[in-house]
Amino acid sequence: MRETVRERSESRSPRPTLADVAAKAGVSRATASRALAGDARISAPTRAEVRRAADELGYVPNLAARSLRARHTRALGLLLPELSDPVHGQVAAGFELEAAAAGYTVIIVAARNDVGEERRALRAFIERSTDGICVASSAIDPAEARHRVGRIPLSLIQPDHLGLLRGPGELLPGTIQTDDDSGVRQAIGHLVDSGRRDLAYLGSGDRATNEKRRTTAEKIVDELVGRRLRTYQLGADAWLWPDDIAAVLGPEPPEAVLCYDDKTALALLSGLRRRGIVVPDDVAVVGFDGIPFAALANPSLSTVATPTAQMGKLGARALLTAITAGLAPSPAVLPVRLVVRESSGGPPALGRPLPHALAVLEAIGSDG
Amino acid sequence: MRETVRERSESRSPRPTLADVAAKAGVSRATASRALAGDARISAPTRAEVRRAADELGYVPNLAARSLRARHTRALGLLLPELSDPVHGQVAAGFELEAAAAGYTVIIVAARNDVGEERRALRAFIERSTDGICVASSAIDPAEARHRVGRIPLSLIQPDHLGLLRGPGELLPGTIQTDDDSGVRQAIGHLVDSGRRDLAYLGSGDRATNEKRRTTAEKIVDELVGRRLRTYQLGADAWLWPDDIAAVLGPEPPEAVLCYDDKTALALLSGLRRRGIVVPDDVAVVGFDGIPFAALANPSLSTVATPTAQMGKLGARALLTAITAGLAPSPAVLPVRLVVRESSGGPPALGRPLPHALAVLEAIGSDG
DNA sequence: TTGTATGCGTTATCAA
DNA sequence: TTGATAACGCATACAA
Repeated sequence: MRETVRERSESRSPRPTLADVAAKAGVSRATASRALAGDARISAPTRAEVRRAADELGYVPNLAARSLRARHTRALGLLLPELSDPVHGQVAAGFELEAAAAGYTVIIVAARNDVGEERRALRAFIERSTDGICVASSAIDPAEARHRVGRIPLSLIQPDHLGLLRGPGELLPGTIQTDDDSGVRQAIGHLVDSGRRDLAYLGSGDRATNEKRRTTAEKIVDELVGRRLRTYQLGADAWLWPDDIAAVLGPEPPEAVLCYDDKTALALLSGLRRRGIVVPDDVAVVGFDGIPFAALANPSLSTVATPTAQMGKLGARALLTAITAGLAPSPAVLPVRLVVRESSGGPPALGRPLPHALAVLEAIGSDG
Repeated sequence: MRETVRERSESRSPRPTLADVAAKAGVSRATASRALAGDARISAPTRAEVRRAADELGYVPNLAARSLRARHTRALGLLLPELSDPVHGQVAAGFELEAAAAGYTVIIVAARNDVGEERRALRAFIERSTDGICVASSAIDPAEARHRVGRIPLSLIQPDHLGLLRGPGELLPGTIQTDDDSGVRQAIGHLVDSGRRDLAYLGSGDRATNEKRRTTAEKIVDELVGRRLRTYQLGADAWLWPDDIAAVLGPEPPEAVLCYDDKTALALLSGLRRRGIVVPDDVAVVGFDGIPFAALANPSLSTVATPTAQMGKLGARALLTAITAGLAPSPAVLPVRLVVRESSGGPPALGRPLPHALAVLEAIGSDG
């Protein structure tokens, strides 16, 4: 019992430590630590005594100290462009849900698509020794990200760097993407099937994803109707000012427009309405993402639905398995599916996913 | 130089420590630490040398170790109900922006409005020694939250506990709220001014905020038109199934309905349309929150706009000043303002805030 | 201007 | 079954 005596109990307040509960329970710190950890070698009575002491003191372990020793933090870093945005909000929600379920805490930084901020975020994660890092739709070069995080498990959700565009893009470990090619193909196919030939792509922002969807659309339109795709481009925030949007289509709008995302599409719907252009009769509109508000629009918006929350979950799960199994997170390409609604000539909007939609249809039928 | 020798350099990899850069620079750890901290007492040459060594090694400080000593973490905890939700997404964005600007990292946990999860979240923040904690729209009793966090600075954004409803509610320190009373009054006033008498409130979820807005509405309607407010109540997720919504209004809808939030209002718009009820002619609709999609709806949605991002910022700033100044964060009640749009008989939707709206109006005028 | 030594709160190793 | 002690990586009081 030559252990250094700490007169902790007298100076009240600054959060009780293990030493405090040990003192209160009349045992050593080692014993207290083991008792709280549920170590089987500690006798039931002592264990109970320590637990009681801890409770009475309101003891809460200091994770900084613990992780300093343990060399892990049970914390995950999540880097994304925006927190206020239906899509990334869903990604973040899925990620956090999965992480929390596994007992992990998540540190989030929104880097506003700025490479400098993204680098700082990565550094912050490293400083805080996160056990894993997920980079969602960032502007940074994936290779650079990978290099910076060193041996920390890394997953990338829909990495958005121009470098990714070239080459067949063998899937890098931990890369989680949506099958945008298929999405664009489904959308264009649907538009063409419904008899439209004069098609357009309305881009927004300067993300690589935007460019990729556009080029894919160009290719497919050429392939399907042998015509040139009309392309228009807006700033990233253009959707907030819908009145300015319809103007970019010029005096003679195309027959159909595929938009970079649902926000843009919703804004376009609004802008077109203002100009007296009716959707889908005059022009059909299709969005991308499948945010809930697409279903609520008037006309309801056709869209390529993306499993956003699922991507977040996978981003976390990839990290988790990499951490526990010690292996590199496996890549994934998630399927997307076109949801046809009124804006491209589909049936009246229904709030529910297909299975239920039928029931609702009946309800409506019996109503009118 | 009797300091314990660490053969660190030989075992490569596991992240270089201060000892490593000290060794490489040929100085003591203390000197290295001071040099990196920019301590003026260290000579310029040594400082440069240490910096160089740190760079070459790719040294990144271990914040767990630092904060163990420093007794602060430069981390803030943010507790909110949902990450996927335009309103809380905005709050989170504002909070993170403000925190990041001050060099703080934020740990977010989405507790899905579950008191148990909220308690766990609070504990997680304490374990991680966050320098401040912000509780946004949680179900936990603010008094309990305050008790649990002990002396850690706490701010509450729109606390959502039933206990808050009773009493005049002297503002607790760190409490940031919107002036919902005024918002409801503006909305009802507008509806009454436009000649409607048969009013309704459409609630959603079982949050205290919902109940508060409803009772306020009841009071004001009674006061203004001497009539009883019709009230309807939906589940929290009802807005995702818009077709079911309009039915709750029954065969004879009211002349106007004020909704708990914009999500509900948008869904109502959709549901009414399906039943052939036209807005605002048959029934006027007003939402609450002012999410961007309200402006995009057709008809565009009138709404009581709340400064969501601003609330997040204030939540963070309150913590920051409390941390640095050591005083209790000051409370605030933020003003809200009714934005009249088409859904309650206002002019055609305009994407921009008022100042610009005029210009847009002209553009439209010259157009038609 | 720089170095030595100590402690922050834990946990794990070694002894008893 | 329990205790003494060292070490995790850093910053600082005290020396020099």
